[in-house]
Amino acid sequence: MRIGYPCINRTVECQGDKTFRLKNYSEKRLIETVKNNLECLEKILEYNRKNQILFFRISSDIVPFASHPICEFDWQGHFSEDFRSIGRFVKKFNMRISMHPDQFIVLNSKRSEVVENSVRELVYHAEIMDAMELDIEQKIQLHIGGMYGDKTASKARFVKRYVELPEEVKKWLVLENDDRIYNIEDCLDVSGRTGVPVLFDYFHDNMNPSEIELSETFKLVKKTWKAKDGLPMVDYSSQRKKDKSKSHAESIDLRDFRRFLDDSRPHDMDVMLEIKDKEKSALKAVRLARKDSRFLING
DNA sequence: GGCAGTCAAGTACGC
DNA sequence: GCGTACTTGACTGCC
Repeated sequence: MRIGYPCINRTVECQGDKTFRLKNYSEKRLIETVKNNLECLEKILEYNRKNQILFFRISSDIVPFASHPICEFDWQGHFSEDFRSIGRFVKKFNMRISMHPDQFIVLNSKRSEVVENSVRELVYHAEIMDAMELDIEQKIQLHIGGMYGDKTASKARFVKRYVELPEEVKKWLVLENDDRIYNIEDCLDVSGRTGVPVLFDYFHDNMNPSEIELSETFKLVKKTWKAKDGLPMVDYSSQRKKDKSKSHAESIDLRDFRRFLDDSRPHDMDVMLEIKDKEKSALKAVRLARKDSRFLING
């Protein structure tokens, strides 16, 4: 079991992913931004290694506009050594990487230009993984997409589009249950028809539950991951507070996390903490998970 | 210096 | 059909 957090670290003295708008696009700016992002990523991974945080989600903005027509720059060539070096670091310390393209990626959209953009964006994500020369235990997670008033047809459309994807993209993909439309049962269904591994989101499953019992869910999900895919990845976040007061200090609820550890036993998995204070919660979770026999120590 | 509006990309939903 | 909510933070521009 590895513990991880997504994209941002506020402890490390480095600010990646600065806002970069299309209006301000220039090759010079792109190079500066990517250089900065990669330096930050290195620092974050170093911080993580020191703190036994062996799982990390890389921001999709690491190369801004990479899938946009405006970008004609050969970033893969220009930064090849930097990406390779990060990949070596990840391998050396037995770390794991994921990526999560955002809401604009809708493979089952009814609009062809949305599908085309989505595929381009997925290709870009695969290129990042390739640039780091990592194996397919690293994963790119996506949702099934929209419902369009007909879940069955929309799921079928996803299956069709997924099957048509190039193998170089497909091999990285995993499917995640969402909080409103497609629950874990839907994902397992699509997985059965495509072979795509299923990433279980514990919090989404609370909001958008299936008929399947939790212990059974862990079992079924695990079966969708083949040896080459590595351990199942799971997204975890604590129940959001119901009160309306805008308390920003959202941190991990260790009692709830302990329950999660208990609920998921004996299955081994890598856990991504989707929690506002990122690395701070990850540190707390690591402290707790260390006592669990599943927890992986690096080196 | 502070604050509100805005940012590449989508879908759901109410009117 | 159109506008807004969803959701995040930080930049941008206006005062």
